[in-house]
Amino acid sequence: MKGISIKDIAKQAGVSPTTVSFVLNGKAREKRISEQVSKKILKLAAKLKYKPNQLARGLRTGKTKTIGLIVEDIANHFFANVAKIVEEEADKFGYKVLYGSTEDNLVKARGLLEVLEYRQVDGYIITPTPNLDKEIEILKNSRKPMVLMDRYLPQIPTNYVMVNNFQGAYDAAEYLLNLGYRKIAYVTTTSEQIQMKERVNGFTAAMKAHRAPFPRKLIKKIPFSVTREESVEQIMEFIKGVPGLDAIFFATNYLGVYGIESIKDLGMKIGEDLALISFDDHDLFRLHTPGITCVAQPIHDIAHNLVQVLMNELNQHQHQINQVVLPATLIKRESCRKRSKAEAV
Amino acid sequence: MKGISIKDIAKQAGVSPTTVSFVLNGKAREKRISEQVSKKILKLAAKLKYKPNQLARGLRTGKTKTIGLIVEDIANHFFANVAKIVEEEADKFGYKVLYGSTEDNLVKARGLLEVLEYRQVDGYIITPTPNLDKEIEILKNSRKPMVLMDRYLPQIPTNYVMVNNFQGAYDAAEYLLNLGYRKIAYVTTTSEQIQMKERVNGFTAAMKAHRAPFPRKLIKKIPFSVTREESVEQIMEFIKGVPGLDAIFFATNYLGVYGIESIKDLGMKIGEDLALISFDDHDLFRLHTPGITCVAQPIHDIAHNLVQVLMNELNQHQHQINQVVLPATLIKRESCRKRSKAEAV
DNA sequence: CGAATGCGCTCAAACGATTTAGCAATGACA
DNA sequence: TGTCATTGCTAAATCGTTTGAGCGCATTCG
Repeated sequence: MKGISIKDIAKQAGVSPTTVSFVLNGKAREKRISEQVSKKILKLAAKLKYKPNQLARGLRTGKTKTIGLIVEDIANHFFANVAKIVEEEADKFGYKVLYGSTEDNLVKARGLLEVLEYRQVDGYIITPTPNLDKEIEILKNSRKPMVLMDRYLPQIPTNYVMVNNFQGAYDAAEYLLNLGYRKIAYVTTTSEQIQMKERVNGFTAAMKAHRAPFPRKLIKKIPFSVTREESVEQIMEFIKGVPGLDAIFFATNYLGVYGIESIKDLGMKIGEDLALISFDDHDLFRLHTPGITCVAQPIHDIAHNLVQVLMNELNQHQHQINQVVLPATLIKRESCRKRSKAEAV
Repeated sequence: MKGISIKDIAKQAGVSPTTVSFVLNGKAREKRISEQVSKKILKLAAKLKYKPNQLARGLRTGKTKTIGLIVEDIANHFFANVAKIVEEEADKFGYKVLYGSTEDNLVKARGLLEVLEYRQVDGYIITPTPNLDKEIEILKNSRKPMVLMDRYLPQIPTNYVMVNNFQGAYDAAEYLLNLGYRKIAYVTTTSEQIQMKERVNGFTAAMKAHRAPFPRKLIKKIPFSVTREESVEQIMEFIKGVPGLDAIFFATNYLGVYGIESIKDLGMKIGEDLALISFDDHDLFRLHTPGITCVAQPIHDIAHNLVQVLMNELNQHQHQINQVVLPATLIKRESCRKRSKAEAV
């Protein structure tokens, strides 16, 4: 079942393949092909349902009109939604998306980059794993169009699109403090990646600005690789170990989900016994009873900017670096309430 | 920044490109290339980090080692998880995945199929939209490896992998009946697609088998295109309009989510005032208070089988049709409870 | 009248791999 | 000595497209 090629059209139209190519690429004017011939070719192409072979075209032009999208986990609410919009936006420019999940694993990320290179993608949108610096540097030096998402590598100046992690966490902490909460815990991953650092920094800064104590022991770190069950267990232990805990902040959406589970398992009531805020929004947070207050990322904007920045590089070969930082939004729900003077110790 | 080609290796090794190709494709033995030359070429390839250009290879061989995955919505929990595992499984066979979301829209689906054809994908995994019959038929007739998911087209015999919708819905209904619920409503989409029909059929069959009345007015249909807000509104009206309603079944995960919202907005208590079961599992269902009983699809199995079936077609050109139906699992949580004799009217 | 220009199109190379057919050298055998 | 098979490799075609160079003809200009 072979497809129709440019040669078939040329034969039927009684012209050369070159002419067909010119017409079909909209260069009829430029290449001075007569109206007559042009029309005949266009009609034939439509009639035969000609579909240019992208492999041949790519081989010749060096462009595949494909971008590679490397996310942490396509099953994660945040990444799945970004992926969906990236696909839609890329489509507007005639680009298709090849994607892959790293699970935050260096080896997987390397594998994905290699495959994408094999496939000759024109550009990359990458959620870097820890220690991916060397590979990113190579990509950068070979002048491949590329933009990082969700985090960046401080040692390597590159394009990136991110949420303002510092501000998001700052706002969350400030909000809790203004409601009257004082003893606030912070649960995060062990990751040393920049987005996590900035969240802690923002949070810490707000606490400092409000002269609230924020000792080390109020921070709990859980490795990404720990299972759900074990994470829930660890969070429960942690909560039990902090007497008089007011409120708790989770630095990622999946930790927030674990957190809800932990608090439930402890028999405590969210919003009453313990206030809760999580980074990232989620259906679960919206519909939970009580609703979970969260720091939402502007998913649509992030995806839109990712594609925009990549397209700029792709089309204009501009080599000015684009670093986009978008504001986070605090969505207030019932998991945090104004504390009465009596409650506040 | 051009890559290393087979010619570069040939030149450096002092042999012809043909020889290099033979060696690199593991045909050294078969083509009687000497150990000496073989080793030299392999070493050089490794040293130069040779990466075969998949475009050129694809152009020549007609195989791109790429499969197209068409889902309803990559941001939906079910499809995102299937997509993730499809990607992992395909990778084991050296295949990459190009994906796209249809939003259950015929025009979008057609567009995706066209793009995938342009891109010369070797095979397709398709979640068909309504009225996609013609396109599927064409694909089938052109003997493209293909497997449908989540639903199939009854008029066209093709490969497919699905959950047992009839049994899943049957089990749910039977479970509710055994708990003592009698007046059970059913909320579904207006879609006439087979998976939806089978769910209604399974549900109806269980009601019949247990001699429970199940009049038309207990079924509420909501179009896919209706917004979340409007859907919630409609579900609320529906519930208010059925006096003495015991329990309610939602035929998809997003409807289940809307249902939770509706019942909450009505000020009713799930599990107490009204029992609830939804098709598909979801973090929200697991962590909701009370937990939501649901009919879970075996996501890992589905994805695994999808790739397996496709690979069979791809590799062996077997043209025996494969139709895989996997069991659904009823996950019991607190949204349905045993009713006391007193409660049951 | 001869050269220059414009017009409308075609030739052929190129992209980087795979693959079919075949060539030169060697050895075996009658 | 001549034939044939085997060994170890290569030449060249091919996939379908793009693209720089160029060709033959008609018209225009000095």
